[in-house]
Amino acid sequence: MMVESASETIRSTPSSQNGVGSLANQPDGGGGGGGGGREGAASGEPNGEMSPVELLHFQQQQALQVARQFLLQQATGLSSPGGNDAKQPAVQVPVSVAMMSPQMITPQQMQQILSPPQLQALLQQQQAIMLQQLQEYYKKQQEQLHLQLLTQQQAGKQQPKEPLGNKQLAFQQQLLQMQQLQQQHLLNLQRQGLVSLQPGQGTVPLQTLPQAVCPSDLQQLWKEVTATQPVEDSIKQEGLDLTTNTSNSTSFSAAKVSPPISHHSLPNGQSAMHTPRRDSSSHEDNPGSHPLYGHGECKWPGCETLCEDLGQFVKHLNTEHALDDRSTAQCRVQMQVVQQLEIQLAKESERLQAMMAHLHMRPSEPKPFSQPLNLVSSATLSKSTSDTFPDGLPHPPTSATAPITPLRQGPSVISSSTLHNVGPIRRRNSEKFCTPISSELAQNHEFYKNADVRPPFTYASLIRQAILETPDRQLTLNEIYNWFTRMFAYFRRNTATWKNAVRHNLSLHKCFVRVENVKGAVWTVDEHEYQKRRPPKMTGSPTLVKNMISGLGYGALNASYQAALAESNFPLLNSPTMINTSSASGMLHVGHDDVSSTVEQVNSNGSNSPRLSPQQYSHPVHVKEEPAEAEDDSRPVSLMATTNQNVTIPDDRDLEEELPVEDLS
DNA sequence: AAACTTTTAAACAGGG
DNA sequence: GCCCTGTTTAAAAGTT
Repeated sequence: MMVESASETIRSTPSSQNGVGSLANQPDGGGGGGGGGREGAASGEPNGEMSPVELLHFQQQQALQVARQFLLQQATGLSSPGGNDAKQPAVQVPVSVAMMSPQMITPQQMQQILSPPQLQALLQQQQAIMLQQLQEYYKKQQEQLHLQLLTQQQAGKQQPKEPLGNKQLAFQQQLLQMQQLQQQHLLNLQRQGLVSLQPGQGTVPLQTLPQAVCPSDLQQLWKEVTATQPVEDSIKQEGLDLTTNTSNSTSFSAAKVSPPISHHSLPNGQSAMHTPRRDSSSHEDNPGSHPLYGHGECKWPGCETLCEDLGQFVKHLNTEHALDDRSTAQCRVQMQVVQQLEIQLAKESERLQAMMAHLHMRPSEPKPFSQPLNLVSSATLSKSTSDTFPDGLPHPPTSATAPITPLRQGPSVISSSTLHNVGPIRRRNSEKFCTPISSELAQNHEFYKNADVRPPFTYASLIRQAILETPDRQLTLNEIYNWFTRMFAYFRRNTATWKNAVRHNLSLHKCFVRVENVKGAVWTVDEHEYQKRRPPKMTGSPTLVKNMISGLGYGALNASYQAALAESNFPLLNSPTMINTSSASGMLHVGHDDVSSTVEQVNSNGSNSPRLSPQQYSHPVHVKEEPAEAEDDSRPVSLMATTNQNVTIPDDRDLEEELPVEDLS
């Protein structure tokens, strides 16, 4: 007999999450309603005999008029979404003006002429164009590379394999770097505020504007955008050293993000913020310099204010980048950037390894990237603090904070955790409202499996997931353990701790039902109970995005971030590998689905053995690896070993089944 | 600020 | 006695 002494904890329906939705990357307080400019529109034609001054004036007037038109268009476009796509030529005029006006009219003049909103609109228009052009440029580059690759492949068929492999890899590398570059730029732009474009506003001009930028403009633009990061340089300098399987492809982030564990004691990921961006990192290491100061200018994202010396810079830093909403928002964005890069790094490293293994370049190491990633995670189970991810972000962006956070820092593992400790935040966020655990897991299966990163889910949801993944929807305790260790590198350590937590959760939550079996006891999930404990209330995407931004941890970030980006109508997202179009839109779906229906909840339909939503749990069949009966015998161990090394095969299947969305291949 | 949730730690008991 | 499983309690931290 068994006494099911269920500790009836109060299960009052939790309060609803209201969508606050203060988008972090909205660096600007908005506000500013300024009166509209009332200057008389220019009339008349430019005379051939215009003086330079007159010409300038005329151009100003024209720009002004155009700007006004644009604003008008935008106003109407915003109010009538349908009209977005059909824009008259009037909008197209601004393009050229928008692109050239800066040269004809000084920014100051523009500022005087235009009201803030107008300026902003114009700016956005320009940015949109820039983005589009960049995208074009990237596309072409990639096509070229692909072409080259193809050519090489064909040529290679008639040639010995050795050189071919190298060339292929080289091109792959190039491609990869290309994509990373692209993403980097994207992020950079975002960081500098471009992304703060209102979705509506951003799209309108974007879709309607012709591509009127000449290549040279583009190059210039490119330069400007890239000026803040070393990517190109590092690519050139490091060449294609395929022997260092870990860092080459992503050297720009890997090299700089991973080792500096030591200075991650900096708050808010600030160090991470600058490190990957500058080729001047060598300077920054100098004592007496400031990580955000280099080349005589402030390297705060989007700032670039010139400062003569460090003192002045510090002053500038304290005044311009003090702790306020804007700085915080920028920090957030930067964090995302870093996180995204880290995740990307993990994926790309893995891919690289697979490629090299395939090409017999060298014996594949189990998990090459776990090292750099450790930084992300190695937060060992040093207790609650360690695992959290920067979410709530920074407390004070003062360097004093970071060290404080570790409240009960467990053993050693110093810094790595501090990086994440930035904000003592829980990890359940993403699970709660954003990505459903299953899709999150599906998408980042590999990641969690190999990276020592704590999954952003509660024990309860993980346990449930484990159980639901099996055909019979039931697992013994030991099998649950095994699932944890199999699925998450993170749970291969500190077993006593998390196992205790698992047991605790099993006992504590009513949703887990212990069923006496012939062989012992198994645990099942009472979906109804499970759903009861989570409020179905979901607000719209603002909340989603917000939560993504704040709550996204580790892998979740990937999906979430992409979704967020997609939401902001980012054209560059169409990059093939990073986020292919379908996946980008897919992400959106994922997100929205979650919001509206919370896939997990759908499963709770009354029927007894619900076949669960196909999208979600169709795959358990494949999870055969887990012999529902052979308990703790020999199996688990070998399984683990297997999965750890051949990380690829089974997972891909899972992935394919789980989601149409895949960003990892 | 209070209530609630989650995590972690730990004590304890029963069974093999 | 040891280990595993399972239940409880408590405290801390984070969320709503």
